[in-house]
Amino acid sequence: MADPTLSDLAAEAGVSRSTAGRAMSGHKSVRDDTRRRVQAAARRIGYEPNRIARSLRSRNSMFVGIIVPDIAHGFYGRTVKAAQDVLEAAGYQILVMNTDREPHREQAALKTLLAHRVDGILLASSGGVTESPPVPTVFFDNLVAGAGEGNVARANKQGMDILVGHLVDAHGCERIAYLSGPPILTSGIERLDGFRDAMGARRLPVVPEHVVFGDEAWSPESGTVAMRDLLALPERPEAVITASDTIALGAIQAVRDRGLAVPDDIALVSFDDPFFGAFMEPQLTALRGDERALGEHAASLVLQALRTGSRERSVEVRIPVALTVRRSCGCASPGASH
Amino acid sequence: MADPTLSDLAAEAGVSRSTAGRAMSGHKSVRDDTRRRVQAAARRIGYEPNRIARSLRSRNSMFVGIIVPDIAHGFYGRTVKAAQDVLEAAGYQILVMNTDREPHREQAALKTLLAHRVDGILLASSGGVTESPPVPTVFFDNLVAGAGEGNVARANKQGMDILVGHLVDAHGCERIAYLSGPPILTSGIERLDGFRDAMGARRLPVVPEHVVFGDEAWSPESGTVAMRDLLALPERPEAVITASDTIALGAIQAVRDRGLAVPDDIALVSFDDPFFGAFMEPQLTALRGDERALGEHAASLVLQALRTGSRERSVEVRIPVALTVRRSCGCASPGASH
DNA sequence: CTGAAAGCGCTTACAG
DNA sequence: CTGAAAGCGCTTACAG
Repeated sequence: MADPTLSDLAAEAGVSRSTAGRAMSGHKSVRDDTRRRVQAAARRIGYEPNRIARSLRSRNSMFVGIIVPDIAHGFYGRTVKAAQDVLEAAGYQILVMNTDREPHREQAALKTLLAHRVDGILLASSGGVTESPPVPTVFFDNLVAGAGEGNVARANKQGMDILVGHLVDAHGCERIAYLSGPPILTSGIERLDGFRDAMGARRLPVVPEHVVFGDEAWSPESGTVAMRDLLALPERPEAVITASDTIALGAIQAVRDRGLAVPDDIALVSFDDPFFGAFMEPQLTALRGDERALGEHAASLVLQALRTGSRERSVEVRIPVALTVRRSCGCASPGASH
Repeated sequence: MADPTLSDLAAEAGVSRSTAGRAMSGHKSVRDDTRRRVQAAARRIGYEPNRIARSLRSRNSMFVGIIVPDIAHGFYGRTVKAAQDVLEAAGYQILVMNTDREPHREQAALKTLLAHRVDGILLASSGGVTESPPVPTVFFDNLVAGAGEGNVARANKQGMDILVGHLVDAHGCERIAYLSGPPILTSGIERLDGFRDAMGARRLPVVPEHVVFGDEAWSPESGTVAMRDLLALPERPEAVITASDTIALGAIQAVRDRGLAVPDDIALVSFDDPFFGAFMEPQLTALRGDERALGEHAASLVLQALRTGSRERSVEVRIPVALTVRRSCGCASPGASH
């Protein structure tokens, strides 16, 4: 019971294999009634073109590889899904590889994808790949300056400015702390720089002890530890900005554990708005990142490189972020957008 | 600059293409020094076997397709990742398709996977596929009784018994409500049945108005609506069980919106323990599902079917669930396990 | 518009 | 243990 092949289809339709093949692949020079006859035959015998054979012969795998730290992580899950929607609509399938943030696994993933002859790559690097792979590549989230056909990330610096701005303008905060991710990859570096710039622009000092670093996974647990350190300081900050929603989760718990409350004793705003931001206590004031736009944009850039075939200089795209004001910053009620 | 092929490798190593191929694919009958010579040559010219050609010729795509409602959803993301780890270790790659719970998209996904000649399938059905596909298939999460080579799901009924049991035994509850998912697929049906059985076994009545149904996505919003309805009842329940963590999120908010508190005014326990369960307010008492075990088990079952080649009768595997006791049930402190 | 033929890059009996 | 040869199921110039 092997799958029917083009030969079977040709026999059933009473045409040559060439014509049968052309009819199935949407080639222009096939008479309309011939095409219909072939398609009817295909339906009759349940013919489905073998994508593997097609790939081998046409030298297009129609696969795009995607490398992320962790597909089970909300941000990457949503980004990948958005990219997948765009790529599938263009006839591509995706091959997703997880690296768990280990550079050597990132290199292994790249090798696997190349063995599968992917036509292009979307890469949220953890530092394992530092130069352009031999196929069109778009870096996203963590960027490799000038590499690949494109770089897509959220507007990290601008985002930090919005967060600092809200705390200062709406709440009159001056002593603002920052719970940072490790400043190793661009997302971590840009947010830290953005925090410093935003503070400096407002003539506010960045107290060294008020910048605390979490772990590589930006985990809730590291947020708890960091916030605990912060609260142990003699001079407690009025507000804290967390570099991610996960860090915020841990930080809020540390505040509660200390018998204090957000936002009454300390205000908190976060980069990244989790899907449950409106269901937390207190509801989280946070920056929406629009992962869908990010994934779609990254996918569009590879598609463009695939279509034009030109390996042009890398373009850099920034996805804007917007503040969702809720309760954790000290605002009275949810609703208003910055 | 096309990739080097087996011919290039053979020339570089000074052997025939047959021997070069055998040396690369780990065939036994190749002299050790020959193999080493070929491997050295491969490294020199950067030869990487073309998986597409290999698949076409050997008639094994080495792909396993995975169909889920939504890869960006925590449960499916973690399950898929666990399955992927097992499958990759066995030399397979995965092809993940999302259906967004639409039956026609599930059918389209299956068709796409078959066109790619996947060797096996892992399927968390939303009802689009009701019989065994033409390749080894393991159903998971939502089952299709007796179909495929395997069925893997959490112990839904047992889980409901644990939840009801805790509310009754530890907290003396009698009027217990249930915020259900739609009882369409096995996960929803089994949990509802499990709730009824658990109540009946304890001689507790199931008040019809105390069973409220959420939407197909088991969304937080539907949890809010359901809980609001519940709280509007003249006879308010002492405790509520939610069919999922997402429903719990919405339900807790509805309680707060009403000016009441969990667990003081109404206790709440949940099926599904989200990664932030310990960071919520109140901390959630919930059933851990061990998605890793689920995904690994499902993957192992397809691998087994792939290895033996026998399409035997379907086996059914249940992944045990365990209660994580925190605060939302009314217990004083986190820690103890049921 | 259609057909005969070559070939994508491998694997795998078949001989030796 | 190694090589020559066939062939997996398509696509795609090349003729007509």
